[in-house]
Amino acid sequence: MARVLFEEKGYQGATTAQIAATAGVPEGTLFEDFRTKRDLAFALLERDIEVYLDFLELQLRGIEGALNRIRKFIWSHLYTWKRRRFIARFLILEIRQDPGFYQSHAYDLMQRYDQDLMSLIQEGIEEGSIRDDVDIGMVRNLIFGGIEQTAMHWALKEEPFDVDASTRQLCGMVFRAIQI
Amino acid sequence: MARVLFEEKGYQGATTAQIAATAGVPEGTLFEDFRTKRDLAFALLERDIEVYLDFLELQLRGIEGALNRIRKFIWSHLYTWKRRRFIARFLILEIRQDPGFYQSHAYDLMQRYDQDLMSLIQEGIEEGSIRDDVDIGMVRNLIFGGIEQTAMHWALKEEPFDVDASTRQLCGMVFRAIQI
Amino acid sequence: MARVLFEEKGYQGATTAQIAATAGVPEGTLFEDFRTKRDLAFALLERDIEVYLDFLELQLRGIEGALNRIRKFIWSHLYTWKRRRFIARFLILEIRQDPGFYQSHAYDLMQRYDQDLMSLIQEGIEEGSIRDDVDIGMVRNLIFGGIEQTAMHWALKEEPFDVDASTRQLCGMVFRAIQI
Amino acid sequence: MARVLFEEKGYQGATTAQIAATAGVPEGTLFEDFRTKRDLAFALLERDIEVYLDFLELQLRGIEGALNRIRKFIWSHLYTWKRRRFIARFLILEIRQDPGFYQSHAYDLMQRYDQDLMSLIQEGIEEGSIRDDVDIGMVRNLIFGGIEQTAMHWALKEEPFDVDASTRQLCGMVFRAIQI
DNA sequence: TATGAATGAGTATTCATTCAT
DNA sequence: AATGAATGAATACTCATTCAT
Repeated sequence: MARVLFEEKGYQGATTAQIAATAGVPEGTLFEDFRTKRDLAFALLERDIEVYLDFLELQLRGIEGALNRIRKFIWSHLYTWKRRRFIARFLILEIRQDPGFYQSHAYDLMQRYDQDLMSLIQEGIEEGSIRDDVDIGMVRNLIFGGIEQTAMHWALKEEPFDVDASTRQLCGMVFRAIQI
Repeated sequence: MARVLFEEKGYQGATTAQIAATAGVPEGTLFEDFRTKRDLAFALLERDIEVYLDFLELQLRGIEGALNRIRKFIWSHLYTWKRRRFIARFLILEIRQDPGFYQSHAYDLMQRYDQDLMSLIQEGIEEGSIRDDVDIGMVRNLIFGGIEQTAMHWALKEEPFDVDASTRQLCGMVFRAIQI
Repeated sequence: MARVLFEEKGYQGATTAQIAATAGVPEGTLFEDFRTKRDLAFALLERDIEVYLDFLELQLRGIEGALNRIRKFIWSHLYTWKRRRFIARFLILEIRQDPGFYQSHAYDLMQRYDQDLMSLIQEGIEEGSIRDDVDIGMVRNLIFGGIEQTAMHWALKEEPFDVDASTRQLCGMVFRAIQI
Repeated sequence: MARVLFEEKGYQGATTAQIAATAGVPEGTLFEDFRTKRDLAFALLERDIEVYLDFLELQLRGIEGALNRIRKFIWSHLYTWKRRRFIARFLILEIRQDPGFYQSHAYDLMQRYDQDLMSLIQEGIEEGSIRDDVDIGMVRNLIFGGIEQTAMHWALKEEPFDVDASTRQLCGMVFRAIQI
């Protein structure tokens, strides 16, 4: 899969020749499906995020209480990251330099994902389970930051990683930080 | 400075010709001082981190109490990031793909920086200001993650950013999370 | 029509995909009718020249006197060029580099066209209206050269062009050059 | 020389790899001297035309009388064409499609060359050796057309060509066409 | 020692042609 | 017979690195 290549070698590092070879298609075919390498990367990102957002929506269904939903949100991200390093933040960091990124659908989806978390936090404030003196953006930073640092440490170390335990530890602290 | 180029255009995007021109040295000289472009980037990173670590050490001097020192630690990172996007995490993300990175001095320094924070947390536990049931690694994840998400949001938006206010908000939450 | 594409974009510039799309036929069909793109271009050229030679033959019918016939010859070329840049000399210039061209039917037709003009000149000499000390090949060069320069200037400028006036001016000079 | 390659294979047909190989320089060097293939072609054209214009100026010196000067003009063109197919009109026909051509120095030089001939014709009218009822533009068409057809026929045939005889025949007719 | 011109392997992308359906 | 998706060789251009001066 091209995704794997992009994640291993980065956007610039993965050549179209390699991507085609890895995918088992001739090089010309790549450019029938996607007009440019950039389009390919964007499309990949979009599909991954879309698949993930669907997955997340399903996971959150039927869960009551903002904190419980936030816990599931964190778990879903770590779980999906473990299974395949979706939402390749590394790729995004390289792609971000491309001026077209901010007009792309992928960017919209990522914004929506951010927004989803912030809405959960807002819910918590309204239902009285989250302190009303927190800065919502900063809470989001704390949660996403914690998730990504955890994922990155997983990625760097060869050790096996435990999604459930990490979720528990992360939520333990985050909830103390924001709970009434 | 080469650093600026790397930060603006990324590792791949900055050409050795540009770097030499910007630095005002002939292109050949670059390869006398550094064997490869990669070595140059590593050396740059190392120097930046070293300078920062010295700065940090000075900032922490004379501050008593683990929490107060952690607060200063966070402030120093955000302050330095604001002034120049040092420890260019973006650069690191690109360079990390290089197998040589994990043997480099730059990596050692970054590990030491991680270790410094973890030692502060350990101190807090020992002096009784931080709960002894937290996972030190996860606390570090939360703090670094929160810092970097904040810095990244600064970088993406054009808005001015307030180091002091961000430090206050971040510490407010993190301390609630880990304090006795 | 493929002809238009070749004339606008040149032989190399017009892609088979565009040609097929413009002609409203699927790309595969192109290569059933013509073995290669080159064959297609040759066939196009041939048909255009054939159509033009028929047109010319009709125009010359019933005209008496070599000079009158030469005048009509010149007029027909300019008239057809104006209506559609047939006998696309630009295309020919590109195609001529192809070693196969000189064995093609298109080349034969062009030779015949040259020959037709030279025969008219010969007629004129025999009927006594054209000096017998002119070099027939050079007269042909003068006439074709004059025609093509005129046509090329038309093509380059945006100005409207007047076939009748150009014919009159060109013939005025050419006839003075060759008349008894 | 790249010129030869362009003339033999056309602008599109000559690849940068071939050009470099023919010139005996590595491919990268080509793009140090010229930013693009197009620039290379333009530069080639410019130099050829400039050299020719210098040559022409020298040839025309000391010749009195517009007709004598026009004769030398024609002779110079044919002579130079024979020696090396300078002012490669074939190349120009391909390059002309490039929108940048009309802003190029090469185009200016070609315009100047056209203008030079038209000035000679104007001189002839003023000194009374050329009829004042001719259209100057059309005379230029006749002369350039005659020259180029002659040169093209030379190029196509393998036969040796005689510059002096061709000049004499061409001038014979052209002068009858325009003389008082 | 210091330089910057020279190098050539490497890159994304195109397009005439084929061939399975 | 008719199609259009699949192919891969070919192309202009870049840039880290070298090396003659």
